[in-house]
Amino acid sequence: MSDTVEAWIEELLKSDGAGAKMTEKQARIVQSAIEVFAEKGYAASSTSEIAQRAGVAEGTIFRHYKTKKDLLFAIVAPAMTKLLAPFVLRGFHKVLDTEYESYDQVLRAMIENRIEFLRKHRNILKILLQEIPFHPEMQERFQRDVLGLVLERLRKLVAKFQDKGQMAELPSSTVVRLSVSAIMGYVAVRTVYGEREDAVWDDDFEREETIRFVMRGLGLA
Amino acid sequence: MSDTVEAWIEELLKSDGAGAKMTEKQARIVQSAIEVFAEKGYAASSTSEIAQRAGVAEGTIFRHYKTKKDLLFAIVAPAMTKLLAPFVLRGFHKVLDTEYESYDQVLRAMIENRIEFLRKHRNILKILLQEIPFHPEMQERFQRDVLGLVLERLRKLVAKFQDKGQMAELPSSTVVRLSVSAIMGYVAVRTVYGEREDAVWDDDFEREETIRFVMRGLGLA
Amino acid sequence: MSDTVEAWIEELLKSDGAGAKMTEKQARIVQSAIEVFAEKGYAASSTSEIAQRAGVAEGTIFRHYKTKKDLLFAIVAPAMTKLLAPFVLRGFHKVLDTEYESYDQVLRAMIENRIEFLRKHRNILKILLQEIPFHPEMQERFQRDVLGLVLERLRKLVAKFQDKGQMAELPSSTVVRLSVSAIMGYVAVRTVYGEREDAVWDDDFEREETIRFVMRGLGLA
Amino acid sequence: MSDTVEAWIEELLKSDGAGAKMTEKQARIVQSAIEVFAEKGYAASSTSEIAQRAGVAEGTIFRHYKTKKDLLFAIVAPAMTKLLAPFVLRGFHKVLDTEYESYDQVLRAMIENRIEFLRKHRNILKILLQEIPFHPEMQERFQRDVLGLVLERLRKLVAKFQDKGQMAELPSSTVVRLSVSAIMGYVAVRTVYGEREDAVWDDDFEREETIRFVMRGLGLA
DNA sequence: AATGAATGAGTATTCATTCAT
DNA sequence: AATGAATGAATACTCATTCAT
Repeated sequence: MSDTVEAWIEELLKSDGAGAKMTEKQARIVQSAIEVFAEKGYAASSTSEIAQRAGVAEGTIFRHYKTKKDLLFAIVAPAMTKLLAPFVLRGFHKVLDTEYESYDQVLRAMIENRIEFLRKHRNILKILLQEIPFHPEMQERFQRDVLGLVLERLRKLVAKFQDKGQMAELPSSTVVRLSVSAIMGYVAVRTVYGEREDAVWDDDFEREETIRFVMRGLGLA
Repeated sequence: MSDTVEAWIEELLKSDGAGAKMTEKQARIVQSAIEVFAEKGYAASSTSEIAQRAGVAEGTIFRHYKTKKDLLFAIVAPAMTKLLAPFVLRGFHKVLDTEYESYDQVLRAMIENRIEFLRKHRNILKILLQEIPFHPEMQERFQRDVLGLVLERLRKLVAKFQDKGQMAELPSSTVVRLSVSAIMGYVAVRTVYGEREDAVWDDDFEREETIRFVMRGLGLA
Repeated sequence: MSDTVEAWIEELLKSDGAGAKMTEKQARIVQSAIEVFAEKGYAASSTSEIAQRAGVAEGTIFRHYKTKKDLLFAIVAPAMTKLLAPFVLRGFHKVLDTEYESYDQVLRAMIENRIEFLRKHRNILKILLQEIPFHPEMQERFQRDVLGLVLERLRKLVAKFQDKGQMAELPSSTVVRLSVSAIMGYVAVRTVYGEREDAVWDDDFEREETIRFVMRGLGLA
Repeated sequence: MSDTVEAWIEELLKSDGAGAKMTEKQARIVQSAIEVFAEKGYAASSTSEIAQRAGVAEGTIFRHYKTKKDLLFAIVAPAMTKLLAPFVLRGFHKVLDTEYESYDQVLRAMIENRIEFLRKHRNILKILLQEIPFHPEMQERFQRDVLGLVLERLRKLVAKFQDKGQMAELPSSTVVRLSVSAIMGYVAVRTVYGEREDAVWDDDFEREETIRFVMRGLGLA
């Protein structure tokens, strides 16, 4: 499963928005831009530094991206696609619908998926989170494509479990919110504390307790 | 209680870092800066726009704040103090220790407190969240003063409830994390959906379900 | 002699251009200005730093001196007066005319006088030298009052010695130039090397050799 | 000889510090900077005026020189090299060692050399003299490279003449100081008076008398 | 496609000077 | 006389963008 998804995404990466293949320089520009944007924030990043890190001339950036903003969007737009990919891909989709027998399996899968995603795309995610508030186009697209789609799908998934007789009393959107909050809280703290050497953070324990907490909270255990 | 706290905070607001009274122009500068920083982000804000909105000459800003960064910190530093104020103030403190008979009261109080805070200081909070990743000094101070203190106090509070025989099986820090995640998730969604006209968001219902979810999740109901 | 001269000069210092007594703050302003101008040069000095060093408010400077340039002139103008003072003061004047029996005594007196002057007024002199090229008024005044008067007086003094039958073949102005060059060269090198610890500079020797060099050069020894 | 030297120097001028060829705009920037710095002094010169006079955009200056100070140094550093060039160049060097039969020839050559130099590089020299006191790096470099090298060479030259039995009684450094003082005095006065229409300045006469004065002063005539 | 010199509008910041207190 | 907040023009410098090569 993951292989399929990732392969699909890799392909995404290899082409620019117009579908054309990226040259090697273009790829280096995008890589540098991701680094610099993540480090300093979009507004505080200079195209000249990006060019320098990419080892290309200043002008070259503007041959590929008409403006600095275009470069940002060229990074962020595919990121959004990738964010929701696991939830809309046909293959994965089917899995979602059928494979999980109990809700805690869903939660566990979501956690693993998000952690993996964070690990792989930390910088891009950072950029996305930082810039969304300042670009209405991005906001709109994020809310429509990502939030809307993903939540709707999760809602349906939850509804399916509810049909089976569990969590009957709560609206499915509320269930989604509560589940996602718990997972995000776990992932967030893990991201901060999980990296420390002196960590008193027992990851497996915290993860399982989080899942149990949600299950109990939803009246499933 | 709230009156006392707010009064104390208002005082904070009325003086600059050095303890001196703010002139009227200085206050206008700070107000404009908060607006502009929140709207465009710190890096994308220009001192000239801040000055214009405040109705002062650009030079006036720099009479009060040596650099643009100083202006940012003059806004953000007291915000941090205020953030943790309810948790460290003597008055409130005593309350925390004694008044709550059951954990759901604590959760309800936290929710109300955070919502109120968010309503009052939305812009400053936005600035704080946006800028923390780019200013190590801010990061450090936030982690040490705000996170550290607040979480420690909450942990103690939780431990007290645990001593009374409830939630015995979980580490108090985990309990805090799970509780805070749920509350933050509720507040966040509420902030986004609560403002819409067409909202299918029944605030009282969602709040109570959130509290019940946490209580159940912790084995308290 | 020196006492008389210095007393007269001290008086100069105590009054501003208009003849009024200086207040203590004004005196501190002038002192600070001399320091700062000498350290950084006039153009690179800021009135705010001068005010700070003087311990007065920024506005206070402009109560006494309408512009920064006025402050400069208030420092430099009396300096020029003082520069030529020894040559025009009645008391000293008489001495010049009568007392010296041979030219080497004149040279020796000049050297001592210039060294003393340099020691006392190094900063003001530095300012004067630095700023003369950029202020035509200063240039004119310097050329007319200082150079003109001093050289003329020296020329007459030399002429008197020539009348006694020495240095007959050279124009007196040439004699003055050659003498002054040698003395200035000596004083300049002494200023640079004389301060070093490791100096291989035998001051008495160099001074006497300089005088002897001039005397021989003029055919007087 | 002079041809060779000058050719070498011209080459120096045509390349920037890094050895790269100057573009035409860069050359115009340097020219304008020399003019403006000489006219108003470094600190009082604005990059905008320099750009305007050079007919380039202000930004263009900073493409070539990272800071205004860099521009200053790019002007002054080669000037120092050129200042000492005649004394260290192999060709000239040999000449120095062998060609002059009597000391007055040396003096005459020095005078001509310095006058020529002054004529050609008056502005740069003015800048150099004005700015040396405020830039320790420049001071150091000047003292080490220029003063040190030149004086040492002159000292050796003088010593050679002394070996031949003349000026035996004086340290060679003292001889150099006295000679240079006289020449500089001559050149300085000449620079001031030599340009006037009404000049009572007989250049040939003054030059020869100066040389004769030095020769007599050193016991050589 | 790629370069990099050139641009000019824009940036944060400084400064001499003013003026109400 | 003295203050110091306020000013606005000027400053050095940056930046996204253009364009001739």
